[in-house]
Amino acid sequence: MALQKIKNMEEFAEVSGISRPTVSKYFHDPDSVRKSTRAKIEAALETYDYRPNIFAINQNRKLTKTIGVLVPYLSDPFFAEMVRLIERRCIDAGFWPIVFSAHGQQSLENNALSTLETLRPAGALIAPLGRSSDFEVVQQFSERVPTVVFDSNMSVGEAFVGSNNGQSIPLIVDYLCRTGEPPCFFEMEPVNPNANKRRDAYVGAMERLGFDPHVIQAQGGGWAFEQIGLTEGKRLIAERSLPSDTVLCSNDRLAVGLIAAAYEKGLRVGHGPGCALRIAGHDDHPWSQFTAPPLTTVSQDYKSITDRSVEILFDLIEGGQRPSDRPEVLFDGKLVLRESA
Amino acid sequence: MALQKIKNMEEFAEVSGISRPTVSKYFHDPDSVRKSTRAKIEAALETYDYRPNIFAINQNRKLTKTIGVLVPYLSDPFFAEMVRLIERRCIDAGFWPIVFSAHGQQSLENNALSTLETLRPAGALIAPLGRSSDFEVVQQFSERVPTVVFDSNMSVGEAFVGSNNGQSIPLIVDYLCRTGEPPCFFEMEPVNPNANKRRDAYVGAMERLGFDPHVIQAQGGGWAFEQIGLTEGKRLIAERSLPSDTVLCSNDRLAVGLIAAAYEKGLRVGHGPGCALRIAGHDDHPWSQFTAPPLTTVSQDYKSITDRSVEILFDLIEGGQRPSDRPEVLFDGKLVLRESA
DNA sequence: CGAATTTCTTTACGGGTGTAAATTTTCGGT
DNA sequence: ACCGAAAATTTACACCCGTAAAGAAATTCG
Repeated sequence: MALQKIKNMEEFAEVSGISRPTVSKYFHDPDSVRKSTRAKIEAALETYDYRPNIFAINQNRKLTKTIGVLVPYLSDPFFAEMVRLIERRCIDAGFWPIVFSAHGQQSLENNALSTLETLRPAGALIAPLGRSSDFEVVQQFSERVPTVVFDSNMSVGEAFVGSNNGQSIPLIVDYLCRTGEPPCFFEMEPVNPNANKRRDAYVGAMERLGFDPHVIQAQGGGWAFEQIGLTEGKRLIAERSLPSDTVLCSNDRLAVGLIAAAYEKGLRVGHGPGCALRIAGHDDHPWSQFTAPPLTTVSQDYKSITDRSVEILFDLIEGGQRPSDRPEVLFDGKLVLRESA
Repeated sequence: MALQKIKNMEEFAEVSGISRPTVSKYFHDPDSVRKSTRAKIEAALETYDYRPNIFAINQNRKLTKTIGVLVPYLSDPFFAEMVRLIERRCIDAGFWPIVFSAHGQQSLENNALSTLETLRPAGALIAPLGRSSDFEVVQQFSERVPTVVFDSNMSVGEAFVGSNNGQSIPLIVDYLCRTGEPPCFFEMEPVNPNANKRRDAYVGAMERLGFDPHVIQAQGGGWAFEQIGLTEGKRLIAERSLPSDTVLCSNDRLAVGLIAAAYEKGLRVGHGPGCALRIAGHDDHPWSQFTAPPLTTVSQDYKSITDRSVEILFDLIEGGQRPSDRPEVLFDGKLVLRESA
């Protein structure tokens, strides 16, 4: 195939019979050159397989084709799935997504932002850690890089895209109240604004329906949500201190742990006869349909959230200017009824 | 903090009172300059926060500090966890890991390798798709970039690090035979060499113990293992075509699906009285301890596999030469006894 | 204290590409 | 065939850092 090794654009320009600046223009945008020129270049490409050196490219461009993506915890399938969707969209648009995970730690989040900035990305899509974020660092980053925040709403960046907890939580509270005992709310120490919003939405929804809200906060921090749900769940069940036989968990991963706890303690989970505990979650995690029993939950609109985030970012990048207001786009959740509640 | 914006190393050298080449040397290796010089530079770093431009750095170095990491499916928590451990080790060693996922598709794997190569990485750690990999492409990549293969053993790269399926499978087969009815083996269409090795190890182990092996192959490909386990599990249970009340699954994700299927069909899973089905897995996936009942499985030694892979790669990079043989390092699994079998 | 050694400074070039300006070629339409 | 517009070419400089060579300064050691 490769008759000759092509070292750089100079050499490639020579074998393709086109001048280097024009070749450069072609790689920047194939449609920006004449059809006949494009054909020549692409013919040469077939024969000589050459790709511009990424480092040299990005050294001069004020606007690279890099998009930074930062999530708090990539091992969480929710974020893994979000990242998967984001990556796909970026690649299709000719951008080069580069993914960082904070692994739940502030220091790593700071590190990632710092590294990311040296890459001079065209823009960034970040889901901050939230409460454990170093606000100053995130804010300064977002001032220097066009940034869209998703999932966890810190007041930084040019826009926020996420779930409408004010809609989704009442949706499931309403369902649970209609079909059985009003739920208590099982949460962890809140790691991000979503957690607080969900709790507040729960309290509000219960009050509107004329019920007493009961919030149970599990001890223990970190991102091992299932473990917390399991440990605290076992304790609560053993102590018989659950104020209701219906538990709405702040998120699905917590619910997964609670279901495991219920199993261990011999409590049958579900809404049928003979069931002792109804458990519901929030997010529709990828594995929520495989719990035993399958988890009733509210879905987050993964596709819309990622699509819209990317879209807004691309508008920012292409528009070149930052909007004066900071739009917050919230997508509604949908009730996902399964066996657990 | 930043009294003045530092654009490049030139400016930073000026404010730190050290010449640019020495500063460059410092960033390459802080120990290569005199203590007093290092102190001056680090004092300036505290005040002016500057980081060398990654693109410019890598443009000239024959050996970049980039390590490419490629996994077949990042949304799989097994790989997410592996990546987490690898990233950590690379960063600690002063390297810059950059993660790619093939998302289960050959085209994306090829793409990732191609992009990766333009980054001129010092080395790569890859877990290939396996059967759906484009062998030619992977091989050619590994000839140009020092590559360590992990998890899925394709005959490419300088070394392989993975699990000793020949030890782990007999371990659990032995346990299952000792404590109840000998297991049948539940697998999917094999996506990589591990799947085949595990099946063969199962057959061998059963024969050594004097039992008839029974392999059940689920229909359906792709990486939605749980879904396959659920769908096929329901079918098998409904048709009463499981040849044994003990099922050893080729991996935990399949087992998760099968547990869900058993639940839906009203079969109690576990090894106690009143249980109709024993289910075991392989890998000790991060969420296997949270199934209901918790999954009995064989652990893969995540930490050792990633540590050793990284170690071998660093030796390769530092040694500069490639070993004549191609070492294959296999780590033993450990039995993880829980409730499901 | 002086010599040998280490380390730093100065100077200069190179890497592969972006990009601007001036000029020439090509193309489409009359 | 001609003319204006569009596109390509030539030339030149920029980006930021690695790195080499030669000389100057600082450190170490006898």
